[in-house]
Amino acid sequence: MSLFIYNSLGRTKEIFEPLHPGIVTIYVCGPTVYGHAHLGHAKSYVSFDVVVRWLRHSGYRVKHVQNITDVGHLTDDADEGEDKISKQALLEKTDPMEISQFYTRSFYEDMDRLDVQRANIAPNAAGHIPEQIDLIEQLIKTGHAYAVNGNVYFSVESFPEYGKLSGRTDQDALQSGARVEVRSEKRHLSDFALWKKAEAGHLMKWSSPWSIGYPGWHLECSAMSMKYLGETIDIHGGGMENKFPHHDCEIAQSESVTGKPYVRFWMHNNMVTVNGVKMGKSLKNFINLKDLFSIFEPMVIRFFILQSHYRSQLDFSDVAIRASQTGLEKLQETYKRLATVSTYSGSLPIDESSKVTLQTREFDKKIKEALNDDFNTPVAISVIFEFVKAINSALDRPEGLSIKATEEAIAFFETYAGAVLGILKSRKELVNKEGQYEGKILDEVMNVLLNLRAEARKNKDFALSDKIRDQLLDTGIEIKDTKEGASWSKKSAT
RNA sequence: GGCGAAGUGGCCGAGUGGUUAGGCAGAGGUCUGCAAAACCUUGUACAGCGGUUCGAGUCCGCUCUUCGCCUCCA
Repeated sequence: MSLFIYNSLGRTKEIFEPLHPGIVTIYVCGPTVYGHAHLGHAKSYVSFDVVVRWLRHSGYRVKHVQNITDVGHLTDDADEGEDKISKQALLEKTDPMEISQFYTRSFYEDMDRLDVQRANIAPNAAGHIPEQIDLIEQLIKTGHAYAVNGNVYFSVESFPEYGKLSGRTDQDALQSGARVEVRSEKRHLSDFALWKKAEAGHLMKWSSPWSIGYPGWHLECSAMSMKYLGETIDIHGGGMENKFPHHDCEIAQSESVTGKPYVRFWMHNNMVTVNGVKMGKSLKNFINLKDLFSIFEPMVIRFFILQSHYRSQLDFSDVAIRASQTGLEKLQETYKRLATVSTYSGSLPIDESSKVTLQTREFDKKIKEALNDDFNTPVAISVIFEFVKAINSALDRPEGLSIKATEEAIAFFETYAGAVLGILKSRKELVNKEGQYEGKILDEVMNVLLNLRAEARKNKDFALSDKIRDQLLDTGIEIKDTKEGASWSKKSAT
């Protein structure tokens, strides 16, 4: 079964084959670290996390690079404005480096909680100034760039394909309605900065052959991608808003120097919106992840994100996340039920051959098809729900599920919900059996209570048994009476 | 002005020519001492108007609406 990926360059789904058999090189645009991560970051990085996990599951060795942008780029315009990391440093009365390191740590904290696997290499822009200067020198040497007054610009006229990714190929036609100020030192209005001379008071600056200054904001990705992954990479991921100009500029810089395709597959994930409007750092409407995690478990957020496709917009709302939370709990309860039943021996021995089996292979086929179709996680999740229904249905029957079917179902969960999608809590967390998780004492206490309640029910003292159930519910513990006996679980705080 | 995406049942959200997406919420039922959970049953959905086709949510045209990019942004 082939993997199809939607390639933004060409706007069609294409069969994915890596350049070098068995090895996939992927670069994903990372965050600029001057503030805490928000839901938009979560959507992007959770989406690409599943891309990487699915590629790995499919047998590829994946080399995943994600940059950390810690060079202060500008707050408003490509040519004017303040460096945003410096701005935050002044605001917090500290050094820019402290800002970038503080928010880098914060970023990883949040991503770890979302169970986003870390990139193999996470280079930072400030640590790769020589590589960026080197790239500029090559561009000047080959006639693609020119220096003026300590600034260096890329000449878009030297690269006829400029704008091929976004479809903005006619540079002269673009200028009429554009909001960019005319800057006389540029040869063409669309030329973009590779190196900027530092203005007085600019904090983050380095020496270069042209001036004491700092690199242009498109340069780091080209320099670091080519350094760690080679001149042509398989996949470059990022947010849709970066298609133009960022990714088009990256293509221009890189291909001008190498004469080779820079990226084979461009993948762009869509935005998170709030009330239909894009959530952005510069707009004041972003949902901070740390705030969100105080209301919803990170895994609920991850599940919520994966219930829509990465190329679709995702509208944030409280009710939508709550609906996801309930759905995720149902899914996990079924896994828990499977894990419980696998260790449970019923009172009546039933012949294995008379027990219920499952069409696990059919579900396996369907979920593979979904994931191979441009990482269609919402369909993959719908397959899991269909499987959940089949499992519960089988478990509800008096014969019960066969040992083989139970094992296959557990493996299915652990592979797809667990390893690939990352939406499954470990058995350790879910199953409240003695010795299988840290809260052993709580387990023992609960066993005492459940036994007392079972005894009361046996004696038809329902007043007592209901009192135990109701009071436990008040403390956030829910009791369910199942065929396998009573079980308990902690209800979510919400 | 240019480039691009999208409008699906109460809500979220898949689906690109012909069989039920899925989840949440709602209704009825089974099970249960009662609940909860689970299971079963249940919903005149595809912005509007034309067109192509034996057949369209799915293709084409027009209209309306929304959103993204063109300035930092996942």
